Amino acid sequence: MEMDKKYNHLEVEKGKYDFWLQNNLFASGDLSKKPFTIVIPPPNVTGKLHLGHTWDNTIQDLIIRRKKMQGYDTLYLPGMDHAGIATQAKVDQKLRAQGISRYDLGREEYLKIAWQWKEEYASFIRQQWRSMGLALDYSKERFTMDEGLSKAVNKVFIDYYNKGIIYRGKRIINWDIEAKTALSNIEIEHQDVQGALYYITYPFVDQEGGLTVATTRPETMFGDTAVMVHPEDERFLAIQGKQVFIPTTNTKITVITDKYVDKDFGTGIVKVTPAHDPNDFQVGKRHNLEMPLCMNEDGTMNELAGQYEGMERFACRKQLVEDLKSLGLLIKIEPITHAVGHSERTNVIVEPRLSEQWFVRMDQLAEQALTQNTVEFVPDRFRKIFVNWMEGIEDWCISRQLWWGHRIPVWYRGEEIYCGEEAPQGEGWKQDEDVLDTWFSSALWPFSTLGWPEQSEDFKRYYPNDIMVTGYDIIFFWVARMIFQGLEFTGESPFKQVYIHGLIRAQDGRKMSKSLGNGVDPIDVIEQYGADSLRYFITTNSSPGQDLRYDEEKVESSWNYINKIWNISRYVMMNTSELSADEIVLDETQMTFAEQWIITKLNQMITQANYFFDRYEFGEAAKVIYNFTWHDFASWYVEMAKLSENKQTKVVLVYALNQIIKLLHPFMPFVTEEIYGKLPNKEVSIMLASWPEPTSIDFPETESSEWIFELIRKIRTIRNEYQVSWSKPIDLFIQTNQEDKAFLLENEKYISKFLNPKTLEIAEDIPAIENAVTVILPNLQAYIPLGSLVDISAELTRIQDEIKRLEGEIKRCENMLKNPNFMSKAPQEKIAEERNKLEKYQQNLNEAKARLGELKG
RNA sequence: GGAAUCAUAGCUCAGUGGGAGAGCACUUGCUUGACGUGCAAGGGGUCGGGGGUUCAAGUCCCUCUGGUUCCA
Repeated sequence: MEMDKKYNHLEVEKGKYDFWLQNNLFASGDLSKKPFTIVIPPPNVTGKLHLGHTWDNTIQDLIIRRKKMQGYDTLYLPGMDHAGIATQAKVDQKLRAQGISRYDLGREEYLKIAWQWKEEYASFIRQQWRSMGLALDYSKERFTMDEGLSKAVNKVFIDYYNKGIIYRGKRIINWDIEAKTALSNIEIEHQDVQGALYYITYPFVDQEGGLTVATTRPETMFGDTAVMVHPEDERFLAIQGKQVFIPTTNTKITVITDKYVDKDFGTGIVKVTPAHDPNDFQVGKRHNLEMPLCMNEDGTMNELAGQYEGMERFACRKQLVEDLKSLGLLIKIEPITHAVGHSERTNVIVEPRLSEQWFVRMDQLAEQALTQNTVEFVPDRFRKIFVNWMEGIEDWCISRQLWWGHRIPVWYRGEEIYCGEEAPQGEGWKQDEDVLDTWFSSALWPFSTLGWPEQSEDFKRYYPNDIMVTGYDIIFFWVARMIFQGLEFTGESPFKQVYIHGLIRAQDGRKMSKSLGNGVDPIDVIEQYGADSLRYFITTNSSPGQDLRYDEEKVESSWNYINKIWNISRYVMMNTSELSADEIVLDETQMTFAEQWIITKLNQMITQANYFFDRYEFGEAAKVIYNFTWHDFASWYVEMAKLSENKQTKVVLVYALNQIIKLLHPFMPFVTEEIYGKLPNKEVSIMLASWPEPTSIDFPETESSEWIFELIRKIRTIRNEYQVSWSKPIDLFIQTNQEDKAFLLENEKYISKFLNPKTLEIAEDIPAIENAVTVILPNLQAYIPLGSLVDISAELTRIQDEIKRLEGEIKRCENMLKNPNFMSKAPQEKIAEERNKLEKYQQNLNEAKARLGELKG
């Protein structure tokens, strides 16, 4: 079959995905095999996939494709997440551009538009999965708001409600003034901000002067219901119980005492704003204070702020500070840097706000997760991060003031409250307006996608999942929650292992982000270099758990590697086209040294690669395959094979190449499918081929003949040093013992091919040669007479340097072997290894010294 | 404040207790019948500093310095 001279990724990748789909190769369900399951971490249905997804998904696909070839019934289950806030923000934005708000449409109409949006992006995402070559079983595709998954969500909510694990309460939550919804603690990002500590005087009600408090948020003073000092703070004993005015208002509040106060912070007097601060809320509860809100949901001030009503909170702060200054109530402003919570979604500063929300009580669930979890973290260190977080976990705020999502299955009628999937009998029941946190449904993903709560065949067969693959950034958001939900509802951990990878960064090491505009679109990379190059780059350039910098040069070098494989294949096919699949049978009786050696190397490489694959060390696995392919196979074996007309040589060429592309298939599915199809193979697709294992045919003794490569390399070095161009033949005399002479004579053709000699003499005894450069190996000396080119003094130096090096090595070996501790404690193999080395060095040294004597004499 | 992680060639990074590795960059030579996106050969390292464990440490432990990240 003809192959282009150059690898063309566009040609190669075209049509392959359809070929796999048409042959139903992604389908799970072969009941005769052992199941192996990965569910895809569902991407947000808002927006395109980025390189982070490419990394995550490629690892999953790599594991799945290898497992399939190893004979498992693999299920790689696709799906997407409705992504409440993110999607709603996008849909709102689209509507705003048309001049409509969601309130104009009403909930029902709005949701229709949101579903349309979802369909549009879902098809875009599926297109990206195609481009990446993911072996997804589309017959099992799920969406978090599917009927079945919604049923799972309702069941979990209702069960928890009935057990008292879910409750409704008035608490301080993190309020996003832009999205106008509550957020959970982990949706808040703390950023260091340059702020200020304002020292403000609250005037006494019944005497001159006032108290000075320090605050970073002066505008919340309109929600103050007390001023507070430490009960034992001697400075303030006299003012306990006094009344002060909230500045600019006629509101009177009292000085209370509480041990919570830090005497050393600010002035030692603090304001108490129970509705706008979590600590003050606790104080408020202890002291039965009123808890008025002084802001609206959009972050503007309400009527409590008096003249500032309607102002945005920070505009209010600015004006208020100005006014306090002119009233003489502002003592000073002290600049400070402090961590301020920002919404992960909208990046606005979140407002702590008293609000009635739904929560999941975490104490029991966390305890269960800590004691019963069986998930193995890879790498293990991420288990500590999980445990750490679980140990300090707080109740989970799960209600969101959105429309897009799973509506809370709770109905109200007056004071009555009912939790259930359907409204209860009778008139006047109204469903809760809010929806659930998106992660509430994502947490069920490993089992809800398989039909749970039904005891479906899929659930019984594919649950627990075998491995979950995800980034360390969502261990808390997702992995931890899947674990405690899985344990609670299915009685077991949702997957056996979780493989945690890092984050992909821009070339300069910074995070890729929209605001920096340094994101890289995987589709662009795929067009330029092909999905195979991108996949290879992304899975082989970092170690487990470490971040990865995107580096176009490395994608390019991946492309070059594939081009190399392409050209090796091209050569093999040009020379083996007459072979049929049935003829690819290894026959050790027909193998010469070259075949024996490469088969042995291949076996070693397969063993090592499998070792690394099993440990998810894909970079290391790829490295051993790369080194074998490029160096052992292409540079040595293929070159040696060019001299052979034997059929077995051709068989070995095809056999080894086939093993290489099978090992590489999980990394680069497209090009390996293409090559597999051109080689004499029986299966329709490489996906149906069996995964490589070492052969029983093996020749470990060939390793002791590898000195022939060293000999060739050393003589090539001489050619280089003396600038004897390759096309110019050299004379070559090799003196060695009987055994090695026989081996060299047998393999003389390789010496000729690789060294281009004019005369070649191999003998046990070579008469002295004038003006020759010498190459020394144990039991062997090679002379290259270069006549006038030879610089005797340079040659002397070269040999003296070699002697120095050998003496150093010998000393190192001897020191080890002389050390009684080494001899008694080191393993026998290591001792034998050092003895062998010592012997080799000594032989080399003797020969080098002899040659030196000759040259001097 | 607590925790994790990183520090190895000019750059980006691998590295399994037993002689320091890759890609790119650099130097020299090469139309060798698969590949110049290639071939052949080469230069380049106190493995951040200091202690310890071990017969043996880039690798394990402690500590210091510097960077990144997460949690509070």
